[in-house]
Amino acid sequence: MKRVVVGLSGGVDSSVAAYLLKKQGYEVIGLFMKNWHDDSVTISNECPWLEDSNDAMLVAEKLGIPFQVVDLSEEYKERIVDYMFKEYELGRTPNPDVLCNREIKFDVFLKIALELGADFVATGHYCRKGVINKDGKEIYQLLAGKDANKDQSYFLCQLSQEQLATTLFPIGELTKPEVRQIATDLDLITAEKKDSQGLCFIGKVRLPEFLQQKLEPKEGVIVQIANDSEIYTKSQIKFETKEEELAFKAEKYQYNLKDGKVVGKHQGAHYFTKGQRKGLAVGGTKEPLFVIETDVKENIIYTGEGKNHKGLYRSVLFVTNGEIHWIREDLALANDGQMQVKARIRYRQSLESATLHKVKDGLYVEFENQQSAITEGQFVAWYQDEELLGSGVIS
RNA sequence: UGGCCCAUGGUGUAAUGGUAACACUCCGGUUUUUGGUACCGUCAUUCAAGGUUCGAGUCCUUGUGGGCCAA
Repeated sequence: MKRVVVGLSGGVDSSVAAYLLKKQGYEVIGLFMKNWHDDSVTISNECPWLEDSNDAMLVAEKLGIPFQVVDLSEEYKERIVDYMFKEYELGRTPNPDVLCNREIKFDVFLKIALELGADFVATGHYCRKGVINKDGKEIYQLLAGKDANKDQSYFLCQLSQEQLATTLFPIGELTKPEVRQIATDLDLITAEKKDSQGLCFIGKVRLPEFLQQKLEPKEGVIVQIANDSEIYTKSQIKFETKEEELAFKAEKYQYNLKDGKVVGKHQGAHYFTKGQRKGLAVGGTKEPLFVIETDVKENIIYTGEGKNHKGLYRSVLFVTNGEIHWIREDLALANDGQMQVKARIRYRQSLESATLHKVKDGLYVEFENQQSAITEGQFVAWYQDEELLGSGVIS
């Protein structure tokens, strides 16, 4: 009998995942990860992890599976929280939950599971694993969850073949309502529990307050750039090569204090991210102001009026060689290689047609349509049909 | 110092003498396993003092604050 360690979060998805594995004949062990216990930074309910671990235990009891709690908060702090501070300090916008999957759930946690003699780990993610045979070798695929509305493949875009090899996604073929129905039929305590939100394990936080643990407030100015600024009308030169064109289109707009007018003050450019509207506290405009660039060196936030402001849009982004990740290593592009894909630059965004262009120093992702608020530090993930082929950090 | 103009929520503006409104901001909520976005909702306004009028943001007087022209 194959042994599976399932990460029970205290939510409905992992509860049902555990049940399905048991029904399929696996020997199932439930393991709850405690990764954060500083409640002072979360909004609302005081002690979420205690309630969650209790629910997880009750579910394990009901299903008749062994249950344990592991404390990975040290690793979580080192690999996720510190990374967050570092990225924000650099003026980039990290995605901690993508890292959490790569570094905690499918690394630290997975290794613990294997030490417990497990053949697989399983989670309650809405995605699926496929296996294909190529040249006599098994290759694993990361496929979107069948519930298009809940598909969480994006958050797993940094997983490797090795990690996928020992992973199961039991609820990937189900929709959320189906999962809830199963939980209800089984009378599981988590059946009606609200979906988790905010930072995985930490929960909803007020970001500026959270970041103030490490990043000091520093007053600076907010500058508004006109939509008809000459910055956007730079004559499009004739490009000698495709790569020149891509480099030109991928380049960020360079703003200067004198390119716009000062419209307000802020308490630290590193608390803001591109595309952000709330928190600027500048009123009196016809349309809302959006952040189009943050300069943490000069501590200036550049904004544009309206969601169609030119400063928000670009069609090409770049990923450096060190930050290109192929789940399908066998499909990795060689230099000068190209590939038609569908891509997204944030969770739950609809997939957009794009072309990958591999060059010497990295990878260009050229979108057919302009994208709003392409943000450094976030992940771009590329797909073909339902399969997530690879991903990278936007630079 | 003479002459002219302006003053409405936190901000920008609207309101033939007849219930003070719209947008943005803030705050709250919904959606969302990141940040962000999107959606919904609440709070909040006539510079001050007099006067005319059944009734004044609107008309008159004075004051205060700001802008412009003249010198």
